[in-house]
Amino acid sequence: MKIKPTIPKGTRDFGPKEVYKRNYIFGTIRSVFEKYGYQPLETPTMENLETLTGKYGEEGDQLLFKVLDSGDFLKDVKPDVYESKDAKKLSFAIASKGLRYDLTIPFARYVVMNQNEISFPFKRYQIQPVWRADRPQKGRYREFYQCDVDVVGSNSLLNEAELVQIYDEVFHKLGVAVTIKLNNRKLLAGLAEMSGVSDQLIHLTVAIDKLDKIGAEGVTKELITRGINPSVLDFLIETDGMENREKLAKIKEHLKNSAIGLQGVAEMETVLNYLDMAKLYGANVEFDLTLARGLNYYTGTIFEVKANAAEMGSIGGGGRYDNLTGMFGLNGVSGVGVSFGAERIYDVMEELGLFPNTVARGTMALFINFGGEHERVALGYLQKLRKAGISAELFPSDDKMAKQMKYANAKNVHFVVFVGEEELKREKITVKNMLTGEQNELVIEQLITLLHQA
RNA sequence: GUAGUUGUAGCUCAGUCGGUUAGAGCGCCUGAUUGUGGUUCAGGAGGUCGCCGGUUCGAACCCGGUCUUCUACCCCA
Repeated sequence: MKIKPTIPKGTRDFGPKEVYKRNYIFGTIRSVFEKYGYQPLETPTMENLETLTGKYGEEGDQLLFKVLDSGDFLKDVKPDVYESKDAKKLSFAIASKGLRYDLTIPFARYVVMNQNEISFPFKRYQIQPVWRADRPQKGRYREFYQCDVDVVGSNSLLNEAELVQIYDEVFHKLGVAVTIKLNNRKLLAGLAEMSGVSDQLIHLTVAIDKLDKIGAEGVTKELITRGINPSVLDFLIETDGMENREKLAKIKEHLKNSAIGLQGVAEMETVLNYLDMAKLYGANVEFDLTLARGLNYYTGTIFEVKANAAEMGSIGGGGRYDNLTGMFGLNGVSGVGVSFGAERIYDVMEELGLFPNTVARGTMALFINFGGEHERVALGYLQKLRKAGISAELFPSDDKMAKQMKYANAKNVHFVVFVGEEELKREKITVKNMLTGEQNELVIEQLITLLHQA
């Protein structure tokens, strides 16, 4: 039976060229993480479903990929659940594992499980794929990588400043001009309090988060349908576009009767002060009161990164969560972390042509195969190159020269090496630079020197 | 979950009003060229027109379903 080869919706293959580019991004991110003292962590692809459910809101639960139990999993399903044909109920009866939805919850689970071995503050990074069962579209896939960096067990706002520095340095190294937006959930809570809608904080933040998308009118409409007085909006519009410090002064005045609001003001001020000392490479830092972010476990500073020159959703985000480990029974551990959206960074860099040519560098040297004795001699030279740390290969059969040369071309080989009749006699090799077409007869030691310089 | 969109050669895409043998460019293979690729010329291979069903004398084309692609909404990286 012949079946058409396909891959599941929202997933992708990565060919050699793509993997080179992706590794360039991952490598850059990893090196910066390590430079700031973060250590690697990896967790299983699957978590127990109870670890995952209820952490991402109702919508999030819908987007979890569940893993079917092994064996005769229908045996113990209660008849009423089975008969009800309620897919949601049934799925929890026959699946007790799920694919991870992000890296933060597994991290929290890890911290609680290993709390006796970990010395706090614990700084970890994690670069692994996550899975979400939603509809794919631009910049959204069902399988994608996240690069998370978090520190738990420290309340210091130095951590917040450090994460901004990490964002700045990574995007500086990748050549992507970005704006790092900052806000603080306590400020949003203060705004809600001043409007007398503290209990509606989530709806308020979701609505104002859309300001740049649907405009003031749209947000006003949404607030009214939620029963929230839209006058909050006036203040946001009034302060929009102000300098960070000016905006901070304004909101300090506005929230002077809100204890939690003033705390947010103080935190934001501290973070901005630290950043003044930090001397960033070039990222634009913007205090943006309309930044809200969906995940409801954030409690303090929140972050979001956007590329300045590309139409793309956020390419990174994160925030402080005061009690993430509380849901697993460990209270009083505050953490803060951010995530890099590697796939979107890839798309932005592709769009803007920011990948250096060197990321897809092919094999340095290819030996043309002339068969027989020539092949054996070439094999010896080949190993000398490899021992010298030069990537080299010998064409595996003595096919026609044109075919071998075409192979070299397609693979972006930099130098082609000939060991034929003449070379064999003189104990030399002929090397051809595939870019310039230039050709020279050398001894093997000279070739090694040449390739080391290239 | 809602709405639109896409699917034809390995790739990018044409394909008229439903008509008999489904095309192009690129790529691939062979030769011109038995030690030189990226240029040129000649020839060749390669198709269940996403899949299932319907209408019709006849379907790549019309209708229904389904899968898929991309996009917007919700939500999110």
